[in-house]
Amino acid sequence: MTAPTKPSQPEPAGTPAVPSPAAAPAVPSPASPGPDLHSPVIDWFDENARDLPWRRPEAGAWGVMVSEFMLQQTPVSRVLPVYEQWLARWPRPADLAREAPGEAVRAWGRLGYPRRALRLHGAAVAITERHGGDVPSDHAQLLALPGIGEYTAAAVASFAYGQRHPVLDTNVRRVLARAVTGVQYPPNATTAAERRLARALLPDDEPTAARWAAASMELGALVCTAKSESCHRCPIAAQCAWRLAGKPAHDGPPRRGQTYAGTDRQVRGRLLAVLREAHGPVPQAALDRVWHEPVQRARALDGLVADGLVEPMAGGLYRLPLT
DNA sequence: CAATCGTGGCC
DNA sequence: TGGCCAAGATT
Repeated sequence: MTAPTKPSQPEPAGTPAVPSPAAAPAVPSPASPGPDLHSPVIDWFDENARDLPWRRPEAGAWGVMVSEFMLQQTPVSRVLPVYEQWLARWPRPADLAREAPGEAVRAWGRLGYPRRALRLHGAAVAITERHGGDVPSDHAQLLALPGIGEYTAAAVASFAYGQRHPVLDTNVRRVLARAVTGVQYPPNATTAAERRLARALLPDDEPTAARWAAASMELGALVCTAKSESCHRCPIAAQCAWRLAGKPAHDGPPRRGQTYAGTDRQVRGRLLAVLREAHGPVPQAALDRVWHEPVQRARALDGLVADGLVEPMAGGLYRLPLT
């Protein structure tokens, strides 16, 4: 296996650390609760990391950013082919920025949550206008882009620029919940306590912190998974609080599920699928065929228009947005 | 803070 | 078969 790439570009930093929020005294005193987790996890990562295209040096910050958008709630296996096509077609932010937003929605294909495509396009426009076409390395500037929240800003800054940020995604949250807190699952919504813990566990030096971020995430994705976790392959099984406690079942409030069948989301999905596959305006009648119930159908279409995913035209025609 | 927002694969 | 889950963001 190829060694997972190191953070590529040096990037003349000089970025003055944002005035640190006069933080609450995080966690006990030493920033190291219990035995060291970093070395085993990072060593494991060196041996077991997947060779994903966005981890290769040639991906650059734009590749990392595109992958992060696509990976928001969508599995790696489905992202791979779309990622490759996307980068081949729009190798730089400015290339995407020139396109109609509807082209981004079409190229997004069946990745789901198509608003992400619109936001990625919007981010490309903003990067072109405000940052000279280069993905910013500053966390606050990343956070200001459409579609980028706390997680994605930290991920891009860390993976693309090698910076030191807590990268708290669903994988890392689960790993920390188990290994450190001793429970099976993290809370439904990210809590301040989780952020404090992630911050406290961050290695001091930048390169190691960036490596830890990628490694702990990969551990959650490959070994410490939501369902059938593989403790026998886990590099920190011996120190895992949850395992040492006998792997008690989740108690707390039920983890909220996702319903889909019969929802507006399903209707929206069908409507957009028709528009994606059509290369030109689509008559209302064609859209009417995707769902029998007229009230819900109309509401779904209105929603898509309101979201900017669909553009109504004169004469009862609809198309993906040109502007 | 909770609801909303797609899609498909897996056990 | 169907609930659960997948590198979240936004309102």
